[in-house]
Amino acid sequence: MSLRHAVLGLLAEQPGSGYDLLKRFQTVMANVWSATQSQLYGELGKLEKAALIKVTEEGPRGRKEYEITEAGREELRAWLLSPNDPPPPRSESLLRVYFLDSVSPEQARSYVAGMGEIGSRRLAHLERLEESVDWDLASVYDRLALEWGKRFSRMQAEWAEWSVARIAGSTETAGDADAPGDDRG
Amino acid sequence: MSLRHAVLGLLAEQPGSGYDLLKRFQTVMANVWSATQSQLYGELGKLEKAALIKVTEEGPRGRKEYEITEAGREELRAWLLSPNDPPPPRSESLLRVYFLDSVSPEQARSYVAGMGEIGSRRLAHLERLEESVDWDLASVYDRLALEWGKRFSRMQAEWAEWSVARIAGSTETAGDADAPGDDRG
DNA sequence: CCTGACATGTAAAGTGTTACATGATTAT
DNA sequence: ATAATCATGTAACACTTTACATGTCAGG
Repeated sequence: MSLRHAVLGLLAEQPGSGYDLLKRFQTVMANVWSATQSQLYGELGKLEKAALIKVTEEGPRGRKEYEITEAGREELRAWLLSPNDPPPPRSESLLRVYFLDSVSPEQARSYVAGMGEIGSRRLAHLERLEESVDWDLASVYDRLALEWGKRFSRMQAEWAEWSVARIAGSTETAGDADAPGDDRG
Repeated sequence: MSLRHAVLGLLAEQPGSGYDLLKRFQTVMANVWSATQSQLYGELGKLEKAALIKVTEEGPRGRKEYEITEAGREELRAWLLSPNDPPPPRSESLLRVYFLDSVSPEQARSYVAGMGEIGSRRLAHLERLEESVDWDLASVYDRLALEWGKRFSRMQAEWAEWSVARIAGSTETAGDADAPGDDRG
């Protein structure tokens, strides 16, 4: 039930409407957790019924401004400190890597290289983001999360480079795809 | 629809029953994709109806041995080469990091350190696994996937170490939780 | 005989995505 | 006027988890 806590966390920082929250999910939270509009309004309804948040004012166009309640803050803290085990990993990209045997080495290399490019682009994007943020105003934790993203992206780019070199059927020196006796690094 | 392709991929390597596949999901695939027994049998039924796999023999206890069909192999190859964009990231761990403001620095540090430990343990586990595998028999791609896991785990451990040092409220020199003027590194 | 591993299946509840549906307000 | 943005909500479908339900076979 993480969506619930993502919403509580955002409202703990500052009150806002569903529409406001949606924008935050699409920007700041995009690298960490995502939610669709559908999901969000549904969850806000449930949270209000559970008295973890409440409507503080109704504006134009039916706008409802939500605020976290004390019960909501407690729920958030409890969740933050509950050491529940990480969910089973599920990476479609890596799943593909596992089965790359079914296509040609050229196609495999191309796929892995694509993963690397995604990583590089993501890294570049985060670096731009990093420069544009005023870190004196942000919380330390925002910075830590950003750093995680940067390291993750860099890791993927480097892994891809390392991997491409290990896939037989060389592209650089066409024709001499040799079979090295030593596969272990 | 990745479960479908995970099953096809496994059956492309070798035929087997639902029970056999389940064990493979719980071991080799555990770091990449997971599936429950329920899901698996349901998917096998759908795949058979779609003629992407077929039953080759029925053994004792109602055992059905499945084999991938040519249509199944084509489906698998098509999926491997389709460059669909990565799904929105969703990390409960990182989500917590984002909201760590709501708890004390000590608790925050402890949480981040816990993430680091998970990474370290995971890395150690994969290194043990790496030694136990006969890489001459495995495909290159198994090796690449393992390497990804190792790099990911290492990254998380290193990130946690870096992060713990950045969270105010030092534990080493008890009592002097000062406010340094420079938060940027 | 009885336990453990083998073996398959269904049902219910929770979570997420896509599409549909509606309407108000602001700026050009 | 009219387009863009603001603003909320529902419905249908897909995927995952947990729990229930059943039965066979091999070994001690």
